Amino acid sequence: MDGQTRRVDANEVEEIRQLLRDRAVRATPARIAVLQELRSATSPLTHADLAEKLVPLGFDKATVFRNLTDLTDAGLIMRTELGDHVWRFEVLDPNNPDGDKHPHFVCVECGDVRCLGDMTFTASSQRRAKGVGRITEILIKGHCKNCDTAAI
Amino acid sequence: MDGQTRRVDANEVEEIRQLLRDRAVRATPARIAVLQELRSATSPLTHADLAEKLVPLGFDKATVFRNLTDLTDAGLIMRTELGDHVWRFEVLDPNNPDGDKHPHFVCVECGDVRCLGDMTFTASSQRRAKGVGRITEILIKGHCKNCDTAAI
DNA sequence: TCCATATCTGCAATTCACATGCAGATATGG
DNA sequence: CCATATCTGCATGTGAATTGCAGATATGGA
Repeated sequence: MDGQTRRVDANEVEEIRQLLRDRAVRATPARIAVLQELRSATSPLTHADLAEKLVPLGFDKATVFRNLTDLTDAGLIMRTELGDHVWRFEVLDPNNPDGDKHPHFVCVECGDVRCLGDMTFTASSQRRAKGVGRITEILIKGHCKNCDTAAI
Repeated sequence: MDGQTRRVDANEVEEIRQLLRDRAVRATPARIAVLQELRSATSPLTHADLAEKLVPLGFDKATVFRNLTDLTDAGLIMRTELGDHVWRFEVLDPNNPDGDKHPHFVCVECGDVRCLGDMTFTASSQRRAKGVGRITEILIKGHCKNCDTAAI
């Protein structure tokens, strides 16, 4: 099918448009472009990464930035900090609303994020944590196997 | 003993001076002051925290900052990024270099940071984590007691 | 004990990621 | 197709982190 690629793209735009509507966020070209870029990325992108691609297309840096914030607030993408003072963004699984309390492992080198659904603190640690506050996110940073061996 | 406090302080300065010498870092008043502040702190301090205390004593912001970097390079203190784009520093146990990876609790509302030295994952979880990569930091985000009750 | 000098400090200015004010443009519900 | 709430582009602002440079100082050796 020679129409395959075109049809998939059209579907994707419509799908994104629907995602945005569902979250009560207007489906503007800039937002669709941002989401498309993030979807096609294999690792989290910085604002600079996105700006580099989108500014030449006529989108403004500030708009890209505001959209990243908006989309984060809307729960469509997530924002992580790897330790170099630059936010990185990646798409969130729309079926898995951010209610995922499981820990995430973030590789500070490649930015890869992995869900650690089965990790738990000891009972006493959990009690200790309750005394401190209401936990919403557990983030484990480190160097993933890939990057660590690659560094040798 | 009324001399107790004074003697302890004098000892501390000498101890710090020795630590610095051991690492081939000059023992300047600014560095000693920085280390003293970090030692007496119960949670990681930002550069701003330290500047607030040390600038009135005559030390320059830039100097404090450079010293924090120098001391980090020398392995005397560690620098962490807790997700709000601000470096935080805390003393490292000189006997246990890069050893204690205690979790940090960060309040996403007020930014308050607390060290959770006694929290640990279950044994199986730790094994699981080892399979993913080399962990360097454990971050627990949430709403601290203060903010949570204040929000009601 | 004092000196030479490698290193540090203070000050000012700069970089960089991120944020915002505002006037004009546009997506959306009716 | 229109009214308007929302978004965008442009310019400018903010605050943390960094740097250049001239003068000060800690340190090892005479």
